[in-house]
Amino acid sequence: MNIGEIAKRAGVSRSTVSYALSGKRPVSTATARRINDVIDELGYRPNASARALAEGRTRTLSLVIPPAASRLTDAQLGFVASVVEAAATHDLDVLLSPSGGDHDRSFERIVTGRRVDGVILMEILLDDPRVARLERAGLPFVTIGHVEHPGVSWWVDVDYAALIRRCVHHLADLGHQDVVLINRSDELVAAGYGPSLRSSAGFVEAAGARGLTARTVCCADEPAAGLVCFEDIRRRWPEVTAAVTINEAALPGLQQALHRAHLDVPRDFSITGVIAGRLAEGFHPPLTAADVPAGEMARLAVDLLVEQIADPSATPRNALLEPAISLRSSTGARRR
Amino acid sequence: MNIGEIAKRAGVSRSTVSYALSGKRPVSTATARRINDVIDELGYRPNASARALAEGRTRTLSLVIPPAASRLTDAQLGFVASVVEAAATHDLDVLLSPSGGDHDRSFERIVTGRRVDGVILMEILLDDPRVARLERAGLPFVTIGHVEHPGVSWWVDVDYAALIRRCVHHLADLGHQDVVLINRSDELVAAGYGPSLRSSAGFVEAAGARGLTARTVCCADEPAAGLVCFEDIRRRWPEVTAAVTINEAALPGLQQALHRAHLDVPRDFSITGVIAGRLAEGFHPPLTAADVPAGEMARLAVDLLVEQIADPSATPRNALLEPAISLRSSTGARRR
DNA sequence: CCTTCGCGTCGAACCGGTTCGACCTACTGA
DNA sequence: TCAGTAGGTCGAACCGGTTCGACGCGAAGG
Repeated sequence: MNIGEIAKRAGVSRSTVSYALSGKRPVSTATARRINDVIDELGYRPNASARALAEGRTRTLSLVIPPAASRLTDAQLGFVASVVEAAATHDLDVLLSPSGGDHDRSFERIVTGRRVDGVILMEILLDDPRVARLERAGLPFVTIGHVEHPGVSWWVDVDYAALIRRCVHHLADLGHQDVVLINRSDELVAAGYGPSLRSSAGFVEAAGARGLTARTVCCADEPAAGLVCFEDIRRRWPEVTAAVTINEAALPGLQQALHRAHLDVPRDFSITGVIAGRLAEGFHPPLTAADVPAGEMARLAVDLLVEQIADPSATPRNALLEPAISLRSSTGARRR
Repeated sequence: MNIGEIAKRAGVSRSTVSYALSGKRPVSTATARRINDVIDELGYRPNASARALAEGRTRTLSLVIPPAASRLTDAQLGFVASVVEAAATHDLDVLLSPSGGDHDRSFERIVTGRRVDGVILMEILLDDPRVARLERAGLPFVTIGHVEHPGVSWWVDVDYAALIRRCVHHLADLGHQDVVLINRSDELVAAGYGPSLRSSAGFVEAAGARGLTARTVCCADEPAAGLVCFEDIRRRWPEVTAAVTINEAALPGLQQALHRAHLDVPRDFSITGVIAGRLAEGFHPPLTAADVPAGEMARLAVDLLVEQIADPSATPRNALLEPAISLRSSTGARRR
């Protein structure tokens, strides 16, 4: 069931079968039909490894997921699924690779072993060693989140600063004076995780512009931490009446803390932020928030990568998404 | 930077380099050192496609995720990450493939194109066409969930029937008389989704044994459906005081419905079931439930697959997991 | 001293595709 | 009539590894 077998049965040479399949040279209709009949009969399909070797490309791309993969957030999960789907429309397969920790062997195997045509890097850090590695290897890649100044690399990102600014303005319009930003984990922030830093910047900036008192806390990416974190906020700054969050994983704990403190949302306390739509709708009450457009980001990332693979010398392109804030029911006027 | 280049610089033949790398034939220590020096200097790594072609195996396995991948449940998500991690310990890469709907092209590409050495199938149906396809192709595979009688295929599963039985007994011990099972979606049940069917069977059986009145409902896999579903239950069977659920996605809606009905858990209503640990802990209050051991299942599945790849004619093995029920705080004595 | 054996190495074949150059056969236009 | 061109096909080389058979060589054994 290799191409030679097909050739023999169709009474032609191997190259003719190849051309019939790829259409790169004309083949007479009679021959083409004979070949196709044999192929259908035997259920033949070219061996992917052999084709990859000969063509010099694997028709595969790698999606590098964050180190702590065992607790991907909901938005990240949605993103993974969407990437697979988007890749499928280009007839590309997706290799899922862990990275960080002791998984660097996998990453190295992918990169040096020419296992894929391109890479999508999730959860990029401001100064990421993997980026340097890929550049050195000359392997096309697109990052989710951006590292440097626009225009020098390929990336897709959500404009966290702008979105958080909008959240703050929204809260200010409702009369809130004391607001808090619930950021991602300390470690992530310390490591230079872009969305965290940019959220923080946007938060402070907008609060300043509207004359609000702005507090910021970091919170580990897990439910239990959300609980502790919120109780901490209440204790330290009881005057705070609204929170902006980009920490999806902590939401359940936040919910629990609100309940425990007998706070009604949005009557006693308002919540908003940047949250996967599915999660925002699952909250009680549904969150007014900017939905992370995982599907669109995935599609864009794959498209950019495909473009870059086709022409590695092309000028880098990128996309900064600014999804609308969905008004649901977790924000309300400040009570005095 | 191919093996010939290394051979030239080390002053040996290509085969010697290959043997030095694989250790399949002895190489003098002096030669080995020269070769290794060159390799380190150039950062050489064998081309994965070429190796796959020559060896006849790709060192890659495929994880086939469910059709509606965009809304994988939490347990499934954890499973994906764990499979990648487990595969990494065997130096295997993981190809993520969608299946079902219009993604059958991807699946077919994987199978016929000899793109992988083995396949892990998630969310298996009682009579699954993909299973037949893989058997016909002679490609090793392990299913998550089982199809046939033990002993004729390779699989890993959670013993839903036993776990649900335990849940029912637990509720019966607490004095509950009228209980309901919140199952997965109609479509899934209709399609013959094993866990749903076995849960249902175990539920009815245990309820019968303890003389409880048992109701069963299906609920779409999304928060909104959970809300509707629970209100429906309250309307139709107001006497029900406890629920057993295997529907993770509907949990947020369930939570919302409980809140809206001013029901306190566990004082007014008890909840238990089979739920990913992370989700159970995120619920308010934390759910007493059997935690789906995604990590362990993933590790077992990969191990079984590796075993089967090594010896395709081995007697099929399988594993039926029965994780303990974690006592948290969502179940309590029935109030009268 | 001659055979035997194992070590270390090489060359060649092979895995299953793609692609290039060459060739033959009309058909076209000058 | 003949050069030029396009369609259709073939054989051979190539992609970058692995693996098999053979061979030279020094040590061990009879």
